[in-house]
Amino acid sequence: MSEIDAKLLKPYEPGKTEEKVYRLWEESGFFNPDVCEEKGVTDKKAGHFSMVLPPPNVTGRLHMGHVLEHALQDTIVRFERMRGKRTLWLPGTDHAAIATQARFEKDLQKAEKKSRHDFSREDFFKMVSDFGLQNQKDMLSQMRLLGASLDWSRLAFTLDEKRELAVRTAFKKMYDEGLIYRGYRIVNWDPKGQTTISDDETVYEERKDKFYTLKYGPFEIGTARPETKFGDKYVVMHPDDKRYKKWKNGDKLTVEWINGPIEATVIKDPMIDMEFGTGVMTITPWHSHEDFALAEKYGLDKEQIIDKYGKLLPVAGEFAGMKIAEAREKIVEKLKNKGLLVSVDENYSHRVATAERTGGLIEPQIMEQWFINVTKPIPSRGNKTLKDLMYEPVKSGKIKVMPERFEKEYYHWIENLRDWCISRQIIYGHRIPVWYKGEKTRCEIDDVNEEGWTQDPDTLDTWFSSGLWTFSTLGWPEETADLKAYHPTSLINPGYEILFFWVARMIMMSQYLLGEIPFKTVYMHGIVRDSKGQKFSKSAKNGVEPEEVIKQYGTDALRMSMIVGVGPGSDLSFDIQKVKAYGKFANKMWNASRFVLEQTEGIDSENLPKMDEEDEKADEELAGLLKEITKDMEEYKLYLASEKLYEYFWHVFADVLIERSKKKIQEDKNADSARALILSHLTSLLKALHPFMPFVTEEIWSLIPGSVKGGGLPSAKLLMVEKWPI
RNA sequence: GCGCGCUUAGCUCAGUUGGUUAGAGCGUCCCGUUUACACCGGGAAGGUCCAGGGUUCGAAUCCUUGAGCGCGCACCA
Repeated sequence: MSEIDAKLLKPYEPGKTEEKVYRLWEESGFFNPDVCEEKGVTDKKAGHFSMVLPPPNVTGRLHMGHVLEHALQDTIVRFERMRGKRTLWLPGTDHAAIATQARFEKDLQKAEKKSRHDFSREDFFKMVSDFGLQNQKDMLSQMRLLGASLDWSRLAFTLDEKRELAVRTAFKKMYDEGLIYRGYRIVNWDPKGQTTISDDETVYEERKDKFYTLKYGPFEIGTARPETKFGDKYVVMHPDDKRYKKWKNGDKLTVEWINGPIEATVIKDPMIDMEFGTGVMTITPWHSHEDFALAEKYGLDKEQIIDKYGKLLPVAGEFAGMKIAEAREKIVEKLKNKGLLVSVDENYSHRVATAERTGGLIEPQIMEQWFINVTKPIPSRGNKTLKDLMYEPVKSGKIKVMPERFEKEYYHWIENLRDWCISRQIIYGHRIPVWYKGEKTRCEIDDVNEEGWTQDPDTLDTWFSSGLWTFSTLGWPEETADLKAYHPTSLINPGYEILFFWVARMIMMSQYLLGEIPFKTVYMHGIVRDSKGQKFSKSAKNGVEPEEVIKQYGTDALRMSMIVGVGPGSDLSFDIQKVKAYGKFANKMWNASRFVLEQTEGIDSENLPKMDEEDEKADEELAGLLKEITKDMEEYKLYLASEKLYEYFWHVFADVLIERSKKKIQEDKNADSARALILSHLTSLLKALHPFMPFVTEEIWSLIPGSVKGGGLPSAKLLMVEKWPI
């Protein structure tokens, strides 16, 4: 044992171990369930466990949030693999369309003072794509650093060839069935990013603005946006409002307005809140979702006031061509001079929509865009709507959501859901598979290369391709063996902030395209914050690089710090002290193992000595604990299982049982019993701890003589494919 | 406005279906170089479990009211 001693005599050094151990795992091929079966590690009749990695955006590098996600998932996957299930954890990355292009454009502007308009579409696409793929490469090596036992042979990318096929197949099916349509509707236009975004990509910000009350003929109306009011020719009030009893729906009157007289029409609609302001408002259907809805309801005229760049159009008269901010004060000045300004409330606080990625102020516009209809009955799905298809599996319990409280948010979201705008005016992404020639339109899976046909210039919302992820990664639309074996997947583990973006869309797409759920359980995790509870962000410069922490304390320690005591859905504050503590734990395991191995040299595990009464009792106690832990793991309560293992290893095994064994061995009283106990404890605990702290446990395992590990399969010398100890 | 979550030791948080003196890590104090480990061991201090009311033999845990903080959603011009 002299060679082993030399290594064991020093404290545990994760830096010298982890890379080497990962290479061993990877070379073994056991990340791939096919290899596990070939080599007899997994029984042919074994049950399946499958999960896709939520594909990180190729916008940069992995951060602490990804570490949390990888730690949780790898722990679960290693557990299931050790239990003998046919286990697939499928890796991939997300092209993330707007996010990646926006990041790239920002860098490009900074470095070269150039924009997308300085390049051809093809060249620009290539540049963003190269940027994304370089990031992807970095991220994949970071995943290895985290010990992720992902099956690299099945690596996928949302914008690779196979996924392109899936996207186009899905698009065409939805198009042919009338679920995808093109039309003029009001959308969220981001003037800064020069693209539309979906409702979910808007972020509301509380802001203080001036609120103006204006004279509109015999009425007084309120607005925070006088610059949109030029064309307002409908004045709306509640049908029950006694103050305006003398006005009837459809009444016409001429009012003096910003640029002269205007013919106004009275509309009576219960959407008006009588309590707010004067109970009267004018509407701007082109630039407000609510006004648009009203205009649709009564078939009213709609007129564009502001262009795509946030500048006023000719309808604004003398203000035409001005930017919104510049025009507002001037318009108010004019109103004042005309005696139309009644009052100004300087302290009006309201919420304005901004674009999640660019921060731009959203300007609603009516534009021709592509949408997914969420309320149309689908004949091929029993006349259910996409809303129904999203709602039902969760409501019925076919899909379990953890923690449960997110179910309510989910239902609520579905209830308020409008048609999903899926077209984007950016270059990086899946181009819409529709071609035009004059008045003719074709949707095709393969490129149309015929004379005169041109493809729609827009690209798809990135979440369209992510929505297909659970099955596009398994080969769909082809009927592959993987698809049959691993879909529906067992589990999905996203952050709760993408419940609507991603989880809902996956359920929708899978239910519609495959007629089955995408996963059985959704385990949502929280956000990793800094030690003060603030969100990590570039601007706050409070980021902590995972690599730095790993270099200092090891991956095992970092992983444990993110798992112990962190329940599903709860945020956690990153705490370097906690990492340090689990680094010490790794060392503790290392040292305890040294002692056990020294004391049990030459013992044959096939013929373990008989244990005395108290040792046998300890042995049973551990068996009981392992049973409990197994149950916790099955319920994905890793935060409990990990804490119990930590507690037991340190404060029972090391503090009590090893200390007791010293005495027995020293006094040579039941010494063999003691040896048997500490050896079997060590091997069981290493196995149970392996999913959580894979590196140190694997390294220790490699130092245990083969005779102790027992017969087993010659290929199964690695702890990662040992049998779970129960 | 509707809905949800959190509030437990100085700090960060556990506490699974209500059950004996409420736990962990870090921090603080005292002691200890016992041959696995000073990245250690032994011990100690430290909590009205946000507040009030209720259910119960028994509540941090269930119900109710309130406060503070946070989050999701919503058409208040």
